[in-house]
Amino acid sequence: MSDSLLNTAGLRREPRQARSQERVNRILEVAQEMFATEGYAGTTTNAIAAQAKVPIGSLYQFFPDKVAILQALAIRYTARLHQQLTILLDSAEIAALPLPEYVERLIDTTDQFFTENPGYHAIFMQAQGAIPELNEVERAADIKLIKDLSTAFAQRNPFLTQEDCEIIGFVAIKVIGNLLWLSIDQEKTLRQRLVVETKRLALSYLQNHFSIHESPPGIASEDARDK
Amino acid sequence: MSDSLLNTAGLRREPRQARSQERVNRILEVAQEMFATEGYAGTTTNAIAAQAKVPIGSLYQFFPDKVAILQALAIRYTARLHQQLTILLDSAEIAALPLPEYVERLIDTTDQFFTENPGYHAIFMQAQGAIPELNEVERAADIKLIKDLSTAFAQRNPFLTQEDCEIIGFVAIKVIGNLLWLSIDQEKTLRQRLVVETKRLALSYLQNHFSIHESPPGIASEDARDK
DNA sequence: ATAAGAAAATGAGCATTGCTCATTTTCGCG
DNA sequence: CGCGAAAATGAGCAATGCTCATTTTCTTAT
Repeated sequence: MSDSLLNTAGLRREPRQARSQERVNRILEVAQEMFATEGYAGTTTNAIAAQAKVPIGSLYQFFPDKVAILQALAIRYTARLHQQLTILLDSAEIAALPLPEYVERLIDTTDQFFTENPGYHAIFMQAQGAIPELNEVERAADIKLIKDLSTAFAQRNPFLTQEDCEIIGFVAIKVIGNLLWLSIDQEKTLRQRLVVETKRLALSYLQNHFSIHESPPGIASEDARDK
Repeated sequence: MSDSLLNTAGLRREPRQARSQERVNRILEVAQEMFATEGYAGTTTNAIAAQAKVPIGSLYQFFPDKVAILQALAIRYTARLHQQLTILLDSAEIAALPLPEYVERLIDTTDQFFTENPGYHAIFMQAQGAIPELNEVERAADIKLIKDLSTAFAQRNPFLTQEDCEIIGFVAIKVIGNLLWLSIDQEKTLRQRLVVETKRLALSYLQNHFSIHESPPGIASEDARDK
């Protein structure tokens, strides 16, 4: 109906790809909103499609299944966090900072990201563990971060092997992430205290590795238990 | 049909409550097995009922819904772990141990539990975060543990307030749990190394709190960032 | 312009799942 | 043995993720 009108109007030919992109974005925005408020399981794909004004069939042309939507959101967030942290990790100026300030910066940046992106928490919280695809996204992000961190560590203590640096990086990333993650739910006072404790924890652990040169691979008393 | 035959057989009168308990146990065993192999979402309640040789209707007399089955399993495991750790925490003999050995014992016990109960990992991994009921179970277990740990801490450093002890306990529990948890998936060598690092991390954090008396509540440089 | 064929869009409906509830079976007791 | 209450049962309902036959839109040739 009203073909000629549209055609003569001149503004019919919409860029195909751009329109598709627009629809995908709408789906992601709506999904983010609904996942956060109703939960992943509580959100139906039909509802997402309806809210985004996209037919359900079209939704399934862009996304192979429901988890792919969540996965896409997770990737988007993860990339943003990585970007923030890379600014820190790649800066020579910051790499030269004393360890306490370095840790301070690292943790503040992560904390700030969590604060500014509450959706990240809401969404990742949901299907963590339950959905292999999400774990994979998290794992991939961690691997990149650990690589960056471990090279920074290698510069601070040349006695450490690359493997050492990677394990220290793994532990640091995981522990900081976990603790800041848990702090999000808490009331403001406790939350700030947890951030402080996270810094203390990370700093004492890293000092343990960096101040002692020729560091031994094992912990002190190996035979204290059953000998 | 064949009423008289059953009645005259005489062995019909089965102890009611015991039989119910037996059925509930069968359901839990089957569910544990299926959740671990097929995943929570991949396991249907009808399949659990069929496998446990219990009509679906009866299953729903014992459990209000599907998550209640998972919840019951989680509570069972959590109670076992708490029991193991309480043995340590309540022992005066062990409380008198030097900090390094104390940490060693604590972490080895937790690690051992994870190793001996792979189902715990498989099941908790699944719906973590996704299912509020499970988080509640975990939270309740943590609160009990933190209470026990923090009283032990208070004895080691009388300068710390109760609130300090609880926060230190929270951090310790969460961080140890998280790291050992992550180590489970790893191959043996890396896994052992992660356990070692967990001990190093926990020890340096706790030493930081226990060796410095009159401990300051905040970390060193509060104004190092934007001043 | 227009027709023809390719590509994209659409949404009614299918298969599956968690769960219910009308019916059946079992139990306690006079 | 009979009767009323309580427990057990499983066919089937409602809801959800996803499909695919049909329709619409776009490209190209004439």
